[in-house]
Amino acid sequence: MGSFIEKIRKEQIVNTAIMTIARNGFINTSLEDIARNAEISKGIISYYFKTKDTLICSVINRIMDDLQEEIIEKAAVESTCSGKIAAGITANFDYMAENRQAIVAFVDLWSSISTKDDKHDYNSRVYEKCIGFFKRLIAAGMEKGEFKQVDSGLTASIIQAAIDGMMIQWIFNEQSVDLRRASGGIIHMAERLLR
Amino acid sequence: MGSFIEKIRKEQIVNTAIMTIARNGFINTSLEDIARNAEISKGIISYYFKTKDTLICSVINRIMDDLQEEIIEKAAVESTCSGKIAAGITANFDYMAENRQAIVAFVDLWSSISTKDDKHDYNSRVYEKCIGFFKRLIAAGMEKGEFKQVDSGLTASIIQAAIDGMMIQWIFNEQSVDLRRASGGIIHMAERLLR
DNA sequence: GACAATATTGGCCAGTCGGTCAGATATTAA
DNA sequence: TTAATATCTGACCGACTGGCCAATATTGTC
Repeated sequence: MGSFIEKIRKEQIVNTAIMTIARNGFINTSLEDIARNAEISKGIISYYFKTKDTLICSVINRIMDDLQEEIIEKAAVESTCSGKIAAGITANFDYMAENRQAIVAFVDLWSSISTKDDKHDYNSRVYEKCIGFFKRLIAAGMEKGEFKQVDSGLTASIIQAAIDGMMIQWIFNEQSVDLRRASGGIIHMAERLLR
Repeated sequence: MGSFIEKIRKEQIVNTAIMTIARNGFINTSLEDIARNAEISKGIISYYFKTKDTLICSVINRIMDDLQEEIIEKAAVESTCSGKIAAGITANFDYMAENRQAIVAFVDLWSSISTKDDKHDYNSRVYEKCIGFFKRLIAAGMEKGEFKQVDSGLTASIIQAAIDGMMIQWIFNEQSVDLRRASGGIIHMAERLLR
């Protein structure tokens, strides 16, 4: 358990799943499709992922973790709360720009989960992690006097909502959204809400 | 063609489809499920909707049209651009509160469309209608001197993004979002961006 | 009441998919 | 070397689905 081969095989399968789902949509993606694209046999997927749901969860976790990591990393080099928030917003859009396939797959899977009770709270927990990032920074900024007094939960929720909503617009029509300007616009919005 | 029975049958099928998809998710919803819930035979669905895709498009259009109608209606009674924008935002959240099933189904179907090329521009056109509503009001408000000079497209895009993002948070965790406060928060955000 | 048009039923079929499994092959341990 | 374990394959199966259609029922028209 936890062998080297296991690790790279799982990664290979998850990566191919992302690519395939991004290209054809979750509904049109069978385990056989993923196996074919990964140039492995279908059975090996079941060997490493008990069910298709398990694989899908791994895909979602993988994307969320990657994004989260990048956000935290880029926020760390900033000193002010305002700077950290801006860096967090920027990190979201940078990740989008560099991983369109992953985002397309993510949005596709996202909604297919929204009705499954067992995954419901799993996902809301994930969400809380994203919003929590902004909420803590807002609270810290208020304490330091960097920000004016606001409802930190609501404000964080709105910032995250704007990011997600913009992501969806960009998924549906890549040309209609200039990621750099969108990122700047939301950073500006956050500033206006907090100062 | 266009008979009375056709109209109510189609409506009945679409309504039942919304209910069923909201309950079980699109992936787990077969034509037979919808027929059973509507207490009609499976064949009659194919009779009125040539393919499953046709039905799904009707569902999406139905929800979009309902929402759009309510937005325009509520904005019409306001006189200022600021008032119209606030009314438009409120209308979104009112509709959500009163039609949770429709929104759940909508989000579920939304992504299942995002990868189909033929439906891609259809959906971006729909999106443009939503954002266009805000964009025109912002432009009008700037002309009247009600608002300061901003990028109307970007600002409209951000407002719509915040609404959609909040909708998703609410879909995933109904308890985590207070729709009334969220609505107020986004109206306030719009004011801050425009004044 | 006869007759066409419309509306409705439910069974059928071909195709697809997720998951299983017996067995082949490769790797490791003893 | 050999035994044991891990990895991998591809065929197979039961379940399900969308679309089709022949048959039946209902409605409207003269």
